[in-house]
Amino acid sequence: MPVRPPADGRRARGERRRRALLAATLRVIEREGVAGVSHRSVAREADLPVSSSTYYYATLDDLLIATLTWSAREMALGFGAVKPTPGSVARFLAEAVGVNRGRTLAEYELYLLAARRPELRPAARRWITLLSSVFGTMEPAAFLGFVAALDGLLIQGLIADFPPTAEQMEPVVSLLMPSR
Amino acid sequence: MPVRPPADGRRARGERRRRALLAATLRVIEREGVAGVSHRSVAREADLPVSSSTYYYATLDDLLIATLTWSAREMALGFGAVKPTPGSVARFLAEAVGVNRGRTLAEYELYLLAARRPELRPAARRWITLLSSVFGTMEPAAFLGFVAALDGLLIQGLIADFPPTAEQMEPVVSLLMPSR
DNA sequence: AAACTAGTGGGACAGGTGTTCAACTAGTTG
DNA sequence: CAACTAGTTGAACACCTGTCCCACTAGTTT
Repeated sequence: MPVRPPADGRRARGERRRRALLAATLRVIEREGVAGVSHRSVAREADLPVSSSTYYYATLDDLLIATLTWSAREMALGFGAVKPTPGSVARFLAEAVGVNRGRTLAEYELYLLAARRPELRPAARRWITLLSSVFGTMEPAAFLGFVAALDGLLIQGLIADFPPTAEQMEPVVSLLMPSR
Repeated sequence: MPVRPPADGRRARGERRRRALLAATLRVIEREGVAGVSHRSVAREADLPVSSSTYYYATLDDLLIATLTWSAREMALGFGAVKPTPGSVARFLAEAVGVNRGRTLAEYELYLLAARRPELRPAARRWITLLSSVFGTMEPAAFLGFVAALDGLLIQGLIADFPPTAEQMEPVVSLLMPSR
C-alpha cells in the first residue's frame, strides 16, 4: 500500500474502473478471441461508456497488452501453487483445457501476439521462467523438452474434440518428469 | 485430372485466380496475422478487384478456412519429407521458426481458430496425424509426449528473441525420440 | 448464328471502427 | 470559500468493413 498519496477517493474509484475494464476485456477475449476486442465491445461488456475505455487505455493496443499481461500473471500464480508431482501437474493441465479453457485460450492468443510484438514476449514467457524456478534442478535438455511438452499438451488439448482428462495426461507427464 | 469436363478455359483461369487469392491471403496472414485479413486487403495484395474475392469466397470465413487448411496441407507435405532422425527433425524445427517463420505463425493462427471452431479441427490436427503415421511404432505415452514437445518447441521458438538453431534443438529432440 | 454460362469489376449500402474533444461533475487542496 | 484536479460522458470525425448487385465481357455449346 502506498503511504504518500493520502488516499484520493477519485483515484481509488479510477483504479477499480481500470480493473473492471481489464476483466471485461478478458471476458470478451475468452468468448470471442482477441478479434472481438474493441473499445466499444469492452465498454458494453463492462457496462460503461466508450469514452471511459479510451480514457484509461488511450489506444486499443494499450488495453490488449495490459489485459494479456495481467492474465498471464494470474495464470502463473495459479501454476505456482501446483506441486511438482506428475499427478498434480496432470490435474493442472486437465483443468486448464477444461474448466479454465477460456483463460488458457487467452494465454495462447497472447503467445501469438507476442510472436509479432517483441514487447509482449517477457509476459508470454513468464510461464516458462516460472517453470524453470520450480523444476530448475532438471537436466537442461530434459527440462526444455518437459516445458515444451506442457505447452504442446495444452494447445493440443484445446483443439481436441473432448478435452483430455488428468488420467489421460498423467502417464505422459510422468514419463517426461524425472520421478524424483 | 478430370476427363469429363472438356477443359473449359474460363474455369481454368478461375482456378488460377482462386489459388492467387489463397496465396495472397497467406501472405497477408504471415505479415499481419489473421486480424489483417479482409476482402479488401487480400484483393489489394493479389492486385484484383474486391468483388473477385467475394466471387470465389462468398464470405470472409470461407476465405480464411480455405487458406488455413491449404497452408496446413502444404506444411504437412513439407514435414512428410523429413527423415525420422533427431538431426533431421531438429533441422526441420529450426527452419520452421527461422526461414519459414511466417508459415509457422499461420499454422498456429489456425490452431487458435480451430480451438473456437470445430470444423477447422481436422485441418489443424493433420500435422499430428501425419506424425503418428511416421512415428507410429513408438510407445503411446512416449509418442504423445514427443508430439506435444514438437508443438511446444515450435511455439516457444516463435516467441524467443533469437530463433533457436538446429544445434540447440537436437539434444532435446533426441532425448524425446527413441534413438532407433 | 443464337443461347448459355463463368467470370469480371465498379459502385453502393448500412454498419462498425479508433480516437478526439469539449462540456460537465465531483472529489481534494489551500 | 475558490482553485485545482481526476474522472465522466455524449457527440462527432473520418475511415474501413462485409456483402450485395447489376451491367458487362468473353469463352462454350447447340
